[in-house]
Amino acid sequence: MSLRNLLSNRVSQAMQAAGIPSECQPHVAPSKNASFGDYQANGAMGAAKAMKSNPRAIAQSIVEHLAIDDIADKIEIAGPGFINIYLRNSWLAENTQGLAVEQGHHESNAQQTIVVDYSGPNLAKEMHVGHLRSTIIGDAVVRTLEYLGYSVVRQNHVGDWGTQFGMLIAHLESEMAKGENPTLALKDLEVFYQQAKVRFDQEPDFANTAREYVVKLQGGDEKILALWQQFRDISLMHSQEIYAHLNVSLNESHVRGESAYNKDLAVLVKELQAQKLAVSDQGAQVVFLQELANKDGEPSPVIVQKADGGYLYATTDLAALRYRANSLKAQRILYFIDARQSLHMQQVFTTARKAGFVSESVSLEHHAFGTMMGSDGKPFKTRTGGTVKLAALVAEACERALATVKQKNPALNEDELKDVANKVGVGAVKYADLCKTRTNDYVFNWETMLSFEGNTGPYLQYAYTRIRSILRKAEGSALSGPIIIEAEQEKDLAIKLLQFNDCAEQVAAEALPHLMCTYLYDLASLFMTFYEACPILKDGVTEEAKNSRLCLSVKVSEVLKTGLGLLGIDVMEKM
RNA sequence: GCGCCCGUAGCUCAGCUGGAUAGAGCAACGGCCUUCUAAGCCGUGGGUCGCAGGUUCGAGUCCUGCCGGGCGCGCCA
Repeated sequence: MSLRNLLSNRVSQAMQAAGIPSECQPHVAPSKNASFGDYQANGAMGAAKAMKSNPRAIAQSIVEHLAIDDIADKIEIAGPGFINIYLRNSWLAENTQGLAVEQGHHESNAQQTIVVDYSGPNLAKEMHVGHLRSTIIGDAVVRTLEYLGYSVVRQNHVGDWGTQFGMLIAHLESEMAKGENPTLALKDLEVFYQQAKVRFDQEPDFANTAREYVVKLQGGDEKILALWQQFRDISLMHSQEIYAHLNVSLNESHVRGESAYNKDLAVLVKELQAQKLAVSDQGAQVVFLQELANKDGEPSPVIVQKADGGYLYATTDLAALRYRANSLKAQRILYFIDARQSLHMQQVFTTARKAGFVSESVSLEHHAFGTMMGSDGKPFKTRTGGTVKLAALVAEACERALATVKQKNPALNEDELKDVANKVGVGAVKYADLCKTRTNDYVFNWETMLSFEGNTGPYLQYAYTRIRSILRKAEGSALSGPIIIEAEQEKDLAIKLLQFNDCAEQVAAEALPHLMCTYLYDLASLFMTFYEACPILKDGVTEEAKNSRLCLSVKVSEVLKTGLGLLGIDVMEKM
């Protein structure tokens, strides 16, 4: 039970007992200002409006029916009808001590299957910054959902099908004919793609072979399929290397690419036609959606089959959606895809619902995100205007981190240094992305993310190592408390700790990892304040205070580690 | 033209589903290291929340209209 839910329930019960209609919400939230208590319930005003009554009288009535003495030691009514709740230190101490965040909870959530579609790189090319946000944000949400106990199915909808593969495997074949090792030939996918493209544009024979191979590939020709498989395997290996380096939880078993739906497409279009949803228009098969019509009443067209018989990504996405709902039995399907595809996603969702591919009870959610911008306010590119490869980005982050860490802490040996630099570099890149509101564009800046100051990944990692350092020094002391809360800083810290589950639940419900970032930064800041104000191992601290503060520190370290873990960011003992 | 997203301190961003006096970080300025890691802490200055109306006890948040920016809108993915 989360703190907010607990208080909400108590206030709801009081509202019910006070005869307030059940549709009125308690509106319990942490108070912004310390003079308004720790939590406030603002439901009295809304209830007063609904009941056409006096809000202060309603608040008074709620307070009279409120059974909360165990949790709170003071309740007051203020302003037009705010109910301010002051939490009891002894209750906070006891519950903080019992806080267990390292194992998941909510067994009942396991019954709900949630499919998450994220990353989805195009296997024809190397992964670039355009794939970063989907990969990182999706992974953070996936980890949070799993932490809360949901049955999560990852789906990496890779681009492993389409006309460009004819060109690529034709080029691969000729390279292999020259005795080239395929793994070596595909060492740099970007270069390989360029070479194939040049030949396609300049050599008519090659272009013909490429087109022929597309047809053969789709026709299931064994020799061509084998070549395609080889290309696909090597390209997937490249992606997997990036995932490993970025500490992303995706592996080969999560890959279900466009090719997996190839055989479903013709059937799917036939079904849409049979339902009279897809109709012939200028030679193409089109679904017209009145639901998404413009002001003039013109329906929104979705092409599911081209005039030449080929299929499009809407068709594949529909097939994937049906697979996820029917075969994977998803109750929620989350898509982490660029905001520019909002219309497309809406079209796919609407079509799928109309065609009965998914029932109304399944929640279809497109969690869009903005573009990564350079400091010039334009999409992030290299100095020469090229696409920034993900591998290069991660490498540079770790290099920059290495230089800084080396300078900050010369005491680390080579192995420690390398490990710390990797975790700091990767953490910095991920945190910088995750801490911004998902829906907005965001400005990429090396200095900001690696400045090691303020709301950054390294600051949080540092906060963790600092606590770990204290705990090492306290070896032999009791780390189990009991926790005693006296100082204001201890109380603030305890309340924050007890809000961790609220935060995780909100991240899971709204797919907004930046809420976790804000939470962890607040927690780390509160710890630093506590650390300055409340000595732990210094002379003159009583044994009781020392044990209590050590226990509090242990809890903070556990929450930081778990919370950063949900973001896909590692911590370390020293830095 | 239509649709979606955005506009908050000099810069980068929060603002918890309408709540009390709009908050952080960076940058600027002033304090705190023989000190549990100063990658830190404490403090100061900095705002017509794009503009104008509306809804109500109460609006950065909801509605309408403008201004400004980004993106999308039938055979690419």
